[in-house]
Amino acid sequence: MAKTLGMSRQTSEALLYLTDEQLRQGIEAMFFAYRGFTDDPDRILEGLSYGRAHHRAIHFINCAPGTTVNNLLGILAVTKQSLNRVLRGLVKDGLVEARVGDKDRRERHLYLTDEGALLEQTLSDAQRARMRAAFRDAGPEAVAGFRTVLEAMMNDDLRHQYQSLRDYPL
Amino acid sequence: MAKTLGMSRQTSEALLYLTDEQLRQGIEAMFFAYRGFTDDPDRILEGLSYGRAHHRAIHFINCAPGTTVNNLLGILAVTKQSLNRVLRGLVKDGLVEARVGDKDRRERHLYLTDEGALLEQTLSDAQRARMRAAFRDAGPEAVAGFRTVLEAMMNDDLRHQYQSLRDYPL
DNA sequence: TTGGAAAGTCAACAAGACTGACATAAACTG
DNA sequence: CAGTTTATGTCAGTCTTGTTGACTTTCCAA
Repeated sequence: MAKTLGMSRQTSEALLYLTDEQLRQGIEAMFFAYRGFTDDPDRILEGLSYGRAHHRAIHFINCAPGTTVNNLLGILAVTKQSLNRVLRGLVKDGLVEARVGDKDRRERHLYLTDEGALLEQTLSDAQRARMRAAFRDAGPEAVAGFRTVLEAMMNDDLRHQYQSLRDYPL
Repeated sequence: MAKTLGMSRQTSEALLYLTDEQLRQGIEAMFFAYRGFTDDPDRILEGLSYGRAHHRAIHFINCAPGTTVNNLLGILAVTKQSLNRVLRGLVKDGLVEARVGDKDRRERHLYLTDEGALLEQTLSDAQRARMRAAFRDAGPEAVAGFRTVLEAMMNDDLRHQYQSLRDYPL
């Protein structure tokens, strides 16, 4: 292969993990693993007339209580109309409470009700159980690498939002 | 916290990466990274009246040329009606060819046409570019860990399919 | 105070999943 | 050879979740 001409043996060895074949395996691993990742919550949601979109909303409301619809929109990267349908159902069923903002009365601040928090627990218990098993099997070094690669794969704006999740004012 | 009573200092330190907070961060990393993962191909597909479903079909046909419809069904884990709609479009547009099987003439063996292979290249180039950048930034050890954790997260049957992809008889 | 921007809601539509029923052809089996 | 199973394709209908467009309410600034 002509393209290896001029590369030192060390260089080509060091870059072995960047071959197209390696990348393809990474892509497929991502595809199959994401299915495993969503499987358990999906199964729980199945009988409840809710879907993955509801799970996502509940997850991030739980994680940043009092968040506004607009903020959630940024995190989930869907249109406000799409999110609104989901929220409407959750509010109607008493899983989410939408309080009108004190300072800005256009805003709705979102909170899980007790019932909502219960469902969140159920869903995230299932998802965490699989993640915990995977983490335990893989060991701490692998987990660190997993996180490093995933963060490098995010869009810059997404990474920013991901990192700021923990800073949300409560 | 009472639950740490009786645990040696070493044990609790060794398991620090399994805390609920760590798991939650893993879950969110997975969510945001998967968005980055699908973003580039999605954008390319946008103007072409194809969607992510077409991308997946094209990817796996490229990767296992001559695969049957049934085999693809197992990999993608969708119904035949769903896959059929996608394949019909791809065949009609001349991106995929469905040849009647030699041994078993009930089977259709799927191949990309030149045009199909071209689109596949375009899509996977975009997806690989991001993966390559992430792998390069993260380094080989992190990549190994990434793969280890993802494989541990798959369902058993999925992992089996994932690992057998490379063994598909051509 | 009025006009624009921002937050949220309602309605209609599209993609892509699903189920169920059925058709056809080929392979297999007794 | 008759009957069954398998592989595939198709039609019709539903569900979830995304989209755009049009609208209200509220806030803010010229």
